[in-house]
Amino acid sequence: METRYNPTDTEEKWYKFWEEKSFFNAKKNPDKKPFCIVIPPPNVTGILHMGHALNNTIQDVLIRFKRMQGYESLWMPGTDHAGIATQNVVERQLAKEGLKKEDIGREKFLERLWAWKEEYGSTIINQLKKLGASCDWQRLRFTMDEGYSLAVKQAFIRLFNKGLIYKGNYIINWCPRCKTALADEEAPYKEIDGWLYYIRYPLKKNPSSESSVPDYITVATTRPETMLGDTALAVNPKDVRYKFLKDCQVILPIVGRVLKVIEDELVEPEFCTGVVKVTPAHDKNDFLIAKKHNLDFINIMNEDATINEQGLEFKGLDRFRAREAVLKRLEEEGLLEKKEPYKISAGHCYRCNTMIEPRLSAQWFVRMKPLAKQAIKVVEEGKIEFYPGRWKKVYLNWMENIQDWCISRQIWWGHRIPVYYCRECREKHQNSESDSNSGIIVSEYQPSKCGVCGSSDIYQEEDVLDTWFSSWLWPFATFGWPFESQTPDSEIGKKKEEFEYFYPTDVLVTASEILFFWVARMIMAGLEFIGEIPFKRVLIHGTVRDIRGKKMSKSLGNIIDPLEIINELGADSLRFSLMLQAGSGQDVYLSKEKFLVGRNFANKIWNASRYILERAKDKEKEHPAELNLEGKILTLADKWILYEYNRLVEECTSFLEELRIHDYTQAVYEFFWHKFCDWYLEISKKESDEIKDFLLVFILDKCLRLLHPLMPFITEDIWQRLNIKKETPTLMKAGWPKTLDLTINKGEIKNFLSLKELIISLRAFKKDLGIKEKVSFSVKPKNDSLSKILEENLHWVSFLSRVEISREKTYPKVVSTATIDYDIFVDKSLVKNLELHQKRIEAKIEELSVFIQGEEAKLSNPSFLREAPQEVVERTKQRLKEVSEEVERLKRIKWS
RNA sequence: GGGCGGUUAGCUCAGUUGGCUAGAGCGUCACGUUGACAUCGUGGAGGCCAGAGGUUCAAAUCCUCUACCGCCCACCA
Repeated sequence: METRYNPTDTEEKWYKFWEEKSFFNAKKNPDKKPFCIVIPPPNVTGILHMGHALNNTIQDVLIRFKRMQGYESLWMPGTDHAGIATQNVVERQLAKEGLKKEDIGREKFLERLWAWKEEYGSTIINQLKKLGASCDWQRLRFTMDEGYSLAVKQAFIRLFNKGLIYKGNYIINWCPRCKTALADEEAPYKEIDGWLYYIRYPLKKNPSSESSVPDYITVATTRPETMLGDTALAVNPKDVRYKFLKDCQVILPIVGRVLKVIEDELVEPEFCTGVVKVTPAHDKNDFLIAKKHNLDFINIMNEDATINEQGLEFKGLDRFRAREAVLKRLEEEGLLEKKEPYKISAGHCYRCNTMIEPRLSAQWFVRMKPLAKQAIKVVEEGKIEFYPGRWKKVYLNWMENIQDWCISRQIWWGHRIPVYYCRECREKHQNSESDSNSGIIVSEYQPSKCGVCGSSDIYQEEDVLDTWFSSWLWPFATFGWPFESQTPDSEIGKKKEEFEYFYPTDVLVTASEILFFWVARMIMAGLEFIGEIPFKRVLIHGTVRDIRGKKMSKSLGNIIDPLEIINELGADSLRFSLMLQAGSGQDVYLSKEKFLVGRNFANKIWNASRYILERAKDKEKEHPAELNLEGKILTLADKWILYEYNRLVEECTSFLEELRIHDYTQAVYEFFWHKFCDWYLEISKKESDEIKDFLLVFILDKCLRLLHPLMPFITEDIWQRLNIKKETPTLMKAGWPKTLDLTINKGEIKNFLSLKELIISLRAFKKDLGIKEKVSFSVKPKNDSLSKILEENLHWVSFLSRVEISREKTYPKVVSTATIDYDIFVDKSLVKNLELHQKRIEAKIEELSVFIQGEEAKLSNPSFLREAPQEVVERTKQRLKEVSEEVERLKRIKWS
């Protein structure tokens, strides 16, 4: 074995081994309990970034832990078609050829997309393999593969048939140059300089009204041209200033239309004049108000943002030209009161930077309230738990205010909405309600004839579904849902059995950003389509940030590439460093240096193992896997490490059960390095009894098991070298350690700890005194029993403290120091510097005196004695006694 | 504007039902090659637990307020 651990070859070798032997694969197994995680499917366009590394390491840790614990552990992998992102990639490709998607048409464009997916779609999957992800790759799914598409259609059809899907009008982001709808993410907000115009709307007094009203009311707007489509004015219901509006008619300037006056809480009385013009077809907020108050929607623009016939004399003008013309006309009529400079934030097309025009258009929606009802209930009742628990509140708060979900998208890459229209029926019902279902056929396949009129003039809906409409089915569609249409003994029938075995899944691991987009919707989908929650627990981890707290993103140029870390330091180092740094739900602040801790630890494991393996080399005998201590004599150190080991196993297991991965990581790190290596391994160099060889191998074996979920590669590599009886060909499937049945009394552990304390004191003392040579110190135990303990363990105590220890000789003029159970003496002539030690002792006395004062005050307080539990009072007294004794002892220290 | 968090050592964070002298890693300083490891070992320094009130025998921990920082959602006529 080399003196340094080299991950590169090791990692590749073992991953290949695992994959070839199908160790990642899981199937229905009646002898085992299932454990299942579905991966948050990464985008096919994605390349592995640090967020993926964090997210997937957590999942792999849990999956590997449960697998070792004997569960049938399934990690379901897959990728997401990521509608807009993927379409953009291919559109950009086309643009290089000077083409637009419209030039080649929908069919050819989709061919290009599939070709792209075939070539690049598995990039991220290969990167996940480098990370060590133990997914069942045979089950790899894609949100647009054949079976999955069927699931999406079925989901749509079922919701439609239940009346939970409807078509209605909605305001979308529209780029008048590209003539396409844009998602919010594609229309980033930019602040631009603009004006706030104050326009006077004339008032006409109702004949019946007695009170006097002004001639006009002033309204502020940044987009005066939209006034052509105004259908109302709105004021706050609490705003007493405008109560008179009830008694008059508001006349829309230029157009002459009479406007409704409505009251709505959304209107901010303090802002501008406190009166808002409502243009339902050209502003998102106005649209919402209009729906609430049943206002008319007047669309005044064409696709290219020129004014249409609703705009009277302005017809044909571009929106900005129209703005000037409208302002000019208002000014002429004396209706433009003033204008003020104003910063406007408005969406801009991510491609051509054209200002977005909010546009009214027909979209498909899911009614969410009925779905949310049960999804709220299961979380309230604790059937689904969030980790950390505070996310429960966030979830419930959102769910209780849920809005209908717009599921249609005007792009080509995605699941085309399974809706067909009969042209004849549509034409017949053209004038009926816009969201009526006449002429709409919802079907998995294109029908040949209209069921109502028999016409065969049928065409499919152009829009595709929002990507999340496929993702929300992920926990069951990946298993082959829907199963109903299949016979039970078919391939699909087996899939159903598997599904019933693994569903509901156990843990969902995700970042908080997609709690609403994805997690909440999966809960609703699970309950709606399966009648059962999709997962029992939701583990929400933090965001990956750079060292200064900025979100890691390509555009900021502050990313740390996980693949680079893997290449330089190994996947184990990456995984371990992330888990050590990511406190539960805490954001992770990373710099490249922070990954060194993992590399160093891997090297530590490597070298400790090297020592143990070399030590055991000449012993031919294979070690048994389990510990049999019958007839064996254990030293104090043996008992201590076994006792600590037991605690470790207990901690690791319960931390992992509670999804406290960071705590588990820390516990195993602390034990391995600072207990096993720093103490037991060192002691073992001086305690060469036969059982020691076995115990070293035994504990190493168990530590490798405990570490395996974190660092699968190095642990497998070393484990394969161990000369022990192995129950499986791979550490991946070796048993998770259980606590040992030990009878170790607390007194012995205490004796060990006091020797440990003695060693630390000797080291510090020696250093304080400026002694570098190996000299003789005299140690005087406080009682005979301690004397015996020291005698028995003298060789390693002396070795570890780097001093000779004599017990017979006490120097006449001596120095002594701070351990409770032992006094230490040294020949004064050896001392080079006493001052440092003196100072330290004095500081210690001072510190303890303050503490003593506090404890004495407590004990002289009658209410403390009366109210505090007896146990606490006793402990306080005991502590006071011990500390007082220590102070006395420190004070007795003589320097000459 | 609504909701949710955070503030503990120079930095990043533990501190789970209030009760042993508030811990760890990194960094820093000093010493050091002792039978695996300098990607190491050993020892040290470093904290009015953001501030102010309150509850309690007892508060880093519970409550209220203040200040600062952050996240999510909505909105900016």
